[in-house]
Amino acid sequence: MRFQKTTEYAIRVMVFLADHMDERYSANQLHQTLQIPYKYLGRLMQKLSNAGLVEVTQGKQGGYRIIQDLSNIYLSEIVNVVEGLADYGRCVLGFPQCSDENPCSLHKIWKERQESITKMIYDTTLADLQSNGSKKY
Amino acid sequence: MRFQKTTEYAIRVMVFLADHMDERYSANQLHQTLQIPYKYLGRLMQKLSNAGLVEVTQGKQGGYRIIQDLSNIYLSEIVNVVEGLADYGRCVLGFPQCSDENPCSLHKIWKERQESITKMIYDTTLADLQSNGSKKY
DNA sequence: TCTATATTCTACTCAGAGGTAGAAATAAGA
DNA sequence: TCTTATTTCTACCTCTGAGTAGAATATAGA
Repeated sequence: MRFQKTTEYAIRVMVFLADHMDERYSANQLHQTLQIPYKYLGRLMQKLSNAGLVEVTQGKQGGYRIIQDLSNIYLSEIVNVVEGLADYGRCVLGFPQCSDENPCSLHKIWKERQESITKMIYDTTLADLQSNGSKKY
Repeated sequence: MRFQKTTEYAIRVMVFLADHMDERYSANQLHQTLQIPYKYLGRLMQKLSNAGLVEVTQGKQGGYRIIQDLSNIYLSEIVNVVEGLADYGRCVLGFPQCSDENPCSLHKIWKERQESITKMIYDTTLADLQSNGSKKY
């Protein structure tokens, strides 16, 4: 029960770029700084740019940066780009129908926890993550 | 961020058998009752029996049942058989070292949630799940 | 002993995650 | 225009999760 590794990479990259708002970073620079496999990172950056989360410059001085307002970029958007958000709205045991009125065995102990996790990813912005002062990317 | 599908199967089977303590069920019966792929279920039952979570009878009237005290079988043991428990003690972004003193970007918003999930699987027994009266397996 | 039914074991397939490699396209600067 | 560095695109690989198929082994009951 974890984010996909690629999602971890994506979050780390976005937080790093959020902390360096005025700078453009090439995939190679990001690779070296964050220890993310270069070619794989390139593909990930394409996904993030296709989704509008980063601005990309092609060519000789190319690279990626964030231009959006950090408080408008939510964790859920990053998670969605990589793995989708289906896991956050589904029954923990996979039943198509599961509710307070028709619960699966784990519903009672899982419901609040799921809501808490879901709230975390939908409510947290890059601005929030920036403000915690972490320098670990 | 979900249990593996096989873990879902395992939990469902164990809860079903917990609710039918006096009966032995063959893999075929479980397959038909719970809509879990037959051959795959057989392999899962082997794992559960190798781990001591179910008692197995071979041969003509063979099958599986739980003989342990339900309040001694924890959700974590079931999760451990299938996917291991590594996810529950690690940094959400995968850093080898992540703590209150040296946190990753998500540490602050993830720590309590992780503890809550971890507590859920380590503290919940089949007896607890039985008592919620669910009949959805 | 034989038959039938069950578990156990082994091997295979496909899809997706994570990753590598190479070619093509883009753009700055000389 | 050419060179260089970058992004973009395409194809390949390995491993694991999920699942199927078949054979071997174990056991009850006739």
